[in-house]
Amino acid sequence: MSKSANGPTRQKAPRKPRPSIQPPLETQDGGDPRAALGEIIYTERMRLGISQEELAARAGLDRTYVSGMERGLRNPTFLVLLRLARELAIDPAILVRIEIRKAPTNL
Amino acid sequence: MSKSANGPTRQKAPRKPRPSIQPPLETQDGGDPRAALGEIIYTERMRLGISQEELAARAGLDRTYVSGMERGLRNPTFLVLLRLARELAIDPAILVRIEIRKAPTNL
DNA sequence: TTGTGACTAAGAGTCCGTC
DNA sequence: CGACGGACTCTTAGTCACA
Repeated sequence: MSKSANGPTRQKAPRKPRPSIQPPLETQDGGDPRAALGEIIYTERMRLGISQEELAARAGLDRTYVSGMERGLRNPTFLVLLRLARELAIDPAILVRIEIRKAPTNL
Repeated sequence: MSKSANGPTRQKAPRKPRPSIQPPLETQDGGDPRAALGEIIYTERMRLGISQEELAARAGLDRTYVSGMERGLRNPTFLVLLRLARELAIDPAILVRIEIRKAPTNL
């Protein structure tokens, strides 16, 4: 049945998979920066009085993706942030106007 | 394989492999926004007088990753942008202070 | 000290459908 | 209209060896 019985053979290069996870970031009030971003997007979208679907269409994104961002479940890329800001008619800076701090451990 | 076959060998149209068809974005001068970001990172890093390696270490990133961003080859995520801004001791807004416009199609 | 190609795991982003 | 989930493809995160 099992075959692994002989030779040392292949031990697939132990190329470091993903050992280190970067220190997490949080907002000043201990929240998730993604959630803060979501609130900003929601607020700005409401200001334009358009639906998620409409914003998604304008920005060339998927409707469910915009939904996910507003709920703080997504971590969009630089290019997507720019695209969003553009369609929301705001300066990209507004989307990242988030006060953050280091570790979540203790302080 | 069940699947009534007779017709053209049309392979069951399995999925719609949408290869990301997002409309491209460019800076006002027709450049790549990622390159603009890279310049900003470079400038700010120089201001601190530190090496890519040093910045990478502080931000918990890999040296070659920082290198890639400065050369405009990477499209970092929101969280990476935040982490970078924090270590560069600048407001995240500075990293996205980029004037952009739509597509390169025709104008 | 930095550039670059190659690589794997994870997640970004899309599309379907349901509530 | 929007939340949410599944399944999917392509890109990014993150690392290394070597130029």
